[in-house]
Amino acid sequence: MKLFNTLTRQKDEFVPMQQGQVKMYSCGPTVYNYFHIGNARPFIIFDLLRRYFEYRGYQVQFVQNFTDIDDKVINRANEEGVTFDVIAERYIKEYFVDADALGIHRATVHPRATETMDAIMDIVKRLLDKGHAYVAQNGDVYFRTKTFETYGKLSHQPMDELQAGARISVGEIKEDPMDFAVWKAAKPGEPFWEAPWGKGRPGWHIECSAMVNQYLGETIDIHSGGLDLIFPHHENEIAQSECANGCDFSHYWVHNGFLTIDNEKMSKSKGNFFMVREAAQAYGYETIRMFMLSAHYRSPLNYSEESLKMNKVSLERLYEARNNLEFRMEKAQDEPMTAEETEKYAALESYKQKFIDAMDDDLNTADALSAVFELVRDINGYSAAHIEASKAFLTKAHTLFMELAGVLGLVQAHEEDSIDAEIEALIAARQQAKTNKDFAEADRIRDVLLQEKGIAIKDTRQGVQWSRVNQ
RNA sequence: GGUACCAUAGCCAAGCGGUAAGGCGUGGGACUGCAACUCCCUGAUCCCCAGUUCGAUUCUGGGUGGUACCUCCA
Repeated sequence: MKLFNTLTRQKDEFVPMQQGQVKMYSCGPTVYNYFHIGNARPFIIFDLLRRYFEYRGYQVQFVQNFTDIDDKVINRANEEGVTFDVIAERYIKEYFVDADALGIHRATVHPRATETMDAIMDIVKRLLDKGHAYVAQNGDVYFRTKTFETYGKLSHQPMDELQAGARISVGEIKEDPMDFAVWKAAKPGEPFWEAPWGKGRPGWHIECSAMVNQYLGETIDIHSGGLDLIFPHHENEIAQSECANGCDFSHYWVHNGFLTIDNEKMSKSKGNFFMVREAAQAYGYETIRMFMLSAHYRSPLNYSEESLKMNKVSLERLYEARNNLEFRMEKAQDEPMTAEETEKYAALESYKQKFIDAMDDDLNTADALSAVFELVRDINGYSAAHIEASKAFLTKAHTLFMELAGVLGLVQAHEEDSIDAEIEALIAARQQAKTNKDFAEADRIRDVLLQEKGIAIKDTRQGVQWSRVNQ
């Protein structure tokens, strides 16, 4: 499998440290609000990467953190007049509401900064001991950037250029403008932890370094996150971890591209900033997932109503394929596959290879999706032309389709597969009306079922097929 | 100013040396009592100009037009 590695700026063949195992870490949310539609992209993409590794037989240790102590969390808490942990607790819970609905599997571990304080202090201490960090007059602890020669290797920016662009704040207490905080001295009224060098709380970058250490070790295979985190966040993580541990931090760095809204950068001032659950209300969670997979993860992706509508319809085509297959399986004769079916099935499996080839090529989901659609078209065409298709064949086709859709986390919703007696009676009454050639009555009942019961009726050669219309 | 990325049909979007996947939409047709679903047919001088090459959407250079990052924003 090939992955685009920000460190080398090219697609590198993925070689894990230990055969068959992947250690990956992904930057998770700061929990001060529901997560927005832009946050959803990395969560979905890196969940997909993790799933795909698992599909290919890797054992994956996947860690995604919660930043639960931070300026934004504190501000939010102050606004509401509660302690910061109330805010964090609430939005961690809400994160899972959205993430679960998006089909994002739980990480192996979801550590929180406040629960990793020992590891954080340990790494700060080691940086201080080695002279890679220093305590400033006000009690802040800063990383001495000059002591890390390869600083800038991830963002590929030379140090002096970075300095030229750096904003130097008034009343500078740092030795060098490029130095960054690994520990922030306690301010009045803010939560703090007791450390040997003084009271305070961890800087943002240090928590990720510490969590990687604690849960995955000194070196990991893959570190992922949004494009914007490359500098300074990931650059700083590298500096801290490599200085503290004296070895490589992560072999591969994977970054997703940004999401724009109607071709504009998402921002609060433009008012184009909204939560994933708001979008889900309009189009469904799985449509959002489909949308995220419709383009390559490193490309910029534009969110628009039109785009979401298109993806919703595309997804429905996939659901239709599954429903039709299941209906046919139920009606089919329980016979073994014919020679023709065996041959056909072998042909269908070529789409699986296309799917894998696409995913192996730096997670080309658009291409993988096209393989799924081609599979669907082929299955539909064959089963339409072969009313006598065997249950065995239909079942294998169904399994293949669900396998590929499952890797992408799509077509995962299950409708209730039973209908109440009233609906059953209406369907029967419509059939009777049709037999009597009373089409007006038959259409009336079909309309009642659709409008009032949310049941769509299809007349097929195998009988009446119904499905629930999603609201 | 520094560092990158992108420009493919009405829309979304793969491909990246041998004249273009897939989805949505449009217009035909088949199936249906009608419909729905499904199937078949329907669509591209690949931003412009040079260059390299037997051959370029695909490589190089130059335009033009977008976008992102450069201290806490995924």
